[in-house]
Amino acid sequence: MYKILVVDDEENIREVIREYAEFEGHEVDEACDGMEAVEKAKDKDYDIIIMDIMMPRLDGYLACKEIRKFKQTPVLMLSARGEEYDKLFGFELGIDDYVVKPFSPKEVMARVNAIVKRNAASAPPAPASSDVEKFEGLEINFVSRDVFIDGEKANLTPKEYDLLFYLVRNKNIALTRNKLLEEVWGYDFFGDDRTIDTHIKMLRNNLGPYRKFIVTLRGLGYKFEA
Amino acid sequence: MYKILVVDDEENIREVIREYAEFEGHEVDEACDGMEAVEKAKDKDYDIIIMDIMMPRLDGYLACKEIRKFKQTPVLMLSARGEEYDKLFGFELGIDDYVVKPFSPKEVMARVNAIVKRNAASAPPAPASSDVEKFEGLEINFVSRDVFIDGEKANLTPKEYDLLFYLVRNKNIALTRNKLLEEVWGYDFFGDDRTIDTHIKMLRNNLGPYRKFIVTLRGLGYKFEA
DNA sequence: AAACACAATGAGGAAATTATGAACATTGCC
DNA sequence: GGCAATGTTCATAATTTCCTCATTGTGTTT
Repeated sequence: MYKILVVDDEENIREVIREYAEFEGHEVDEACDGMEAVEKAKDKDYDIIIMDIMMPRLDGYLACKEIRKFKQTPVLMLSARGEEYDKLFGFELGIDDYVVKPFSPKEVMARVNAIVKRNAASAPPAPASSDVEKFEGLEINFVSRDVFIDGEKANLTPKEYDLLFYLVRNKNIALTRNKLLEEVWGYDFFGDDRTIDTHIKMLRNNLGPYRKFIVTLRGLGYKFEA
Repeated sequence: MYKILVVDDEENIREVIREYAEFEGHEVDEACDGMEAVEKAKDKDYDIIIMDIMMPRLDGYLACKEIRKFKQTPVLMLSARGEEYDKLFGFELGIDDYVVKPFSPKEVMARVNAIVKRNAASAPPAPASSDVEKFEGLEINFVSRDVFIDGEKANLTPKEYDLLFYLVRNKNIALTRNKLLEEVWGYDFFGDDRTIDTHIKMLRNNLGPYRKFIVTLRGLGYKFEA
């Protein structure tokens, strides 16, 4: 049984998560915004905090930062897909994972379990995902949103960057086109599958010799293999 | 065989789905609206509920929400194109999937199969199916979709992967050709039996020394024996 | 050992999938 | 509004994979 704090301004979201979590035997507290979340986190030791980003008064980023000042409680972020996708990782917020809306409660709880278990295992919490990744001469800076090919700055369009970002974040994992569409384009994109191919093509062109990292999985999708 | 509840106010829709489902050997109950659906769902444990959104008395959203209060039965939603599309996603009611009308019964049943199977797999709390399996020098990674033969990466075609994955997931179980066709090729495949042999052949070739794990069961089918 | 039933194999055409280029649409900016 | 950059769709080419079928091989039964 975990003690969980759910923070979101929309009641139905809290409701859905609460139901699922309680169904699994956990104890759930709720908060409507960042302020309230900080208060509650101060009072009580939660095993995990599930928090929306966009909230009135104090948003998820800042609330997380605030909480970090006195506790290392793991945080799972809920985010509407969009601009700030990668900001989630860039900084020292110590976010453990994130789920893009619309999520299924099932998925959220699966991640909660994973995080809490992982966290319990390694006493010294060390989330802090790196700000840059390097694969041979391919360097990706998640903070500045830059990509360097053998030291030369590559000129990626936003979509190309998003796609690369997602592929790299999930390197060595087979990703279906659907998954990519859902995660990179968003659940509200009802366009053509081939769109991905086109962006993959352009991305590959831009990666020069390191196009080799993006492998086609026939009948499935793509994978960043490093 | 699944127990399926079909909920729609149009009789021909129910009819079409029923026919297809029964053809596949499933058991089908019907309901005309949300109210009735909730009743029936309360009385009986269905493997899945296929439900229209727009219905008199109680619509699909609310019916789903209602049912969720006492059961976790997976729900597949039928929606007319353009019909409050985003509501499906905006917040999560625990809908497992959706199909846009006009749909083909084939598609519906394909999804039904996917959902029920997925659901059955995750229902037992800890089947703990690992991400990789290793048999001597044969290593299979289900996440990256890689197969290694003594450290060398094997180059399997999609069907070969699928076949191997299914065999391994059901290792030490005798699998008839029919079962294999149904599970790996899909219920809508009406091709030749020998097709399997051919793919087994190629798979064996690709597995090198570990072809030994795939044993022929004369008069029956095949088995992955480890 | 012969006859039989079934499995293994090889090859070619069919089918499915991906890559690519170019047209078209959208967005953001001046 | 017009322009430039980006994103999307679409048609076509290129490639890979799949399936069928005929033939050969192997184990079983009588």
